[in-house]
Amino acid sequence: MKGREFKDAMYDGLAKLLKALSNPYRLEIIEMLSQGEKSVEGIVQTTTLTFANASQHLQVLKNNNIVKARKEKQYVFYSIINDEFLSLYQHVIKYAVQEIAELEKTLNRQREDNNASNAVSLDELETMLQNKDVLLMDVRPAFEFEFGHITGAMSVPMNEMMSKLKSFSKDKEIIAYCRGPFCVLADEAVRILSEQGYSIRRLDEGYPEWKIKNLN
Amino acid sequence: MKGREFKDAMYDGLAKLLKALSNPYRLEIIEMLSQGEKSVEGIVQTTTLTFANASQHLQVLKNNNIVKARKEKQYVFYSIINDEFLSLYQHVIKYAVQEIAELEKTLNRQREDNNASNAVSLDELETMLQNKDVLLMDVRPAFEFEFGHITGAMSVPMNEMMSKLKSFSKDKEIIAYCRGPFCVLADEAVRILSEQGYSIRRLDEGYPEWKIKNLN
DNA sequence: CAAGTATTCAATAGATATATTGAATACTTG
DNA sequence: CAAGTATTCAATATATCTATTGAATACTTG
Repeated sequence: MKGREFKDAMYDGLAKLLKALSNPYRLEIIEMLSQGEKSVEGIVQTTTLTFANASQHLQVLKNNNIVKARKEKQYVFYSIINDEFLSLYQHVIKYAVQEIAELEKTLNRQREDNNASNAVSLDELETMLQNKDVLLMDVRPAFEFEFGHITGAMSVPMNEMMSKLKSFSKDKEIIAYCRGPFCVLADEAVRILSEQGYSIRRLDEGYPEWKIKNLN
Repeated sequence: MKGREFKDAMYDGLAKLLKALSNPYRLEIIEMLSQGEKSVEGIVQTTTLTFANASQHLQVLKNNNIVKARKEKQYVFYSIINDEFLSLYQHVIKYAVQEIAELEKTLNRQREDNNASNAVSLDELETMLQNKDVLLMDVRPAFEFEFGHITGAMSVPMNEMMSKLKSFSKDKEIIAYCRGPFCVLADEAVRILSEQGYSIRRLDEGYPEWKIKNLN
């Protein structure tokens, strides 16, 4: 293989991977699958996609070594192919949020609207958990919590929030987290609970970031 | 802004960034600019692109916060926007080469064809430079060397290789490097010099990887 | 094996990306 | 200011991507 052919082959392959990532719905699917495996139906429920369309996007991701599929009964369960990809994806998110002014602004406005500007980083959370008596609250749906969650967290899905609300002490500081920096569940939790007089902040990141950080 | 709107805005923005990266020629441009700033003409010379086409690709990169432009006299000099992006780009390359079977295979075959399979990593290079008397050879064009190079390297551009060849000792181990893992100059250097009986290996990475690694 | 369900396939129309061409702009230098 | 040069713009044809639709497949369960 000549030098030019080799370079073309490498850059074509690389561009193919990045093309598979360059669609907003596929990115949303990746966020969902970062929480644990999900069937096509599971994806359809949490996005605005139709069944056939979700299936096609999932196949693009599968054909480009981003997700893998496992069949069980009638269901096909998709999941992120490996932790290396998850780590790369998080690097992309982090770069975009920190270096692209437009996205940084949108994120900040969203947090301000929900009184969630004073987000806690994963590093801060770690020292807080060691030194203080904080309530770490996982506000994702229960089955995502079951697939995996931050050590020491309590599962309080958003739909159960109001009924469980009374059982929380207003003296204890609460940290809410969900799927990642783009997940709005934690923002909503902050808005609702701070309106009720609780001391609550959100985690800047989410469960997948914690998982990658604690792999060693 | 509603939760759905916020997510759409974030994922659209993210997809836009990734779309800008999802083209093989733009990736090659990024590799070239990783060596230091270059005019449009500089890009045209080292790729197969026409002037107008290169200019358009550069503008896509500029509009997506990947490169920045500086005007001097009639020339417009483009460069990578910041080290954070360079670091992200290198993460993508590393993932692709290690986790995508097709790319890994293509890279390995290229190295085998040039007797360059026994590449040295940046970590290995560091200990080698401390313990042995090795000749570190930068085989990129001279002006790229001048923009920046690995500490202790000697500039031996490929077009001067044959004339300078006589001055190298066959007893000393040689490590050749160029622009990065995809750069073929180092492979060619290995093939040529090993045929001449020299003890030579290539660096797995290139100058930009060394630069990011040594930022602190 | 019939009915039901989850998923995928195939075809298509509309949207977006890309390379090419020739012209326009902006700047420098004499 | 005229001529030359580097770069960008504008228009366009082709290729690729995407969502939608309706049907096909594969599997389970009664």
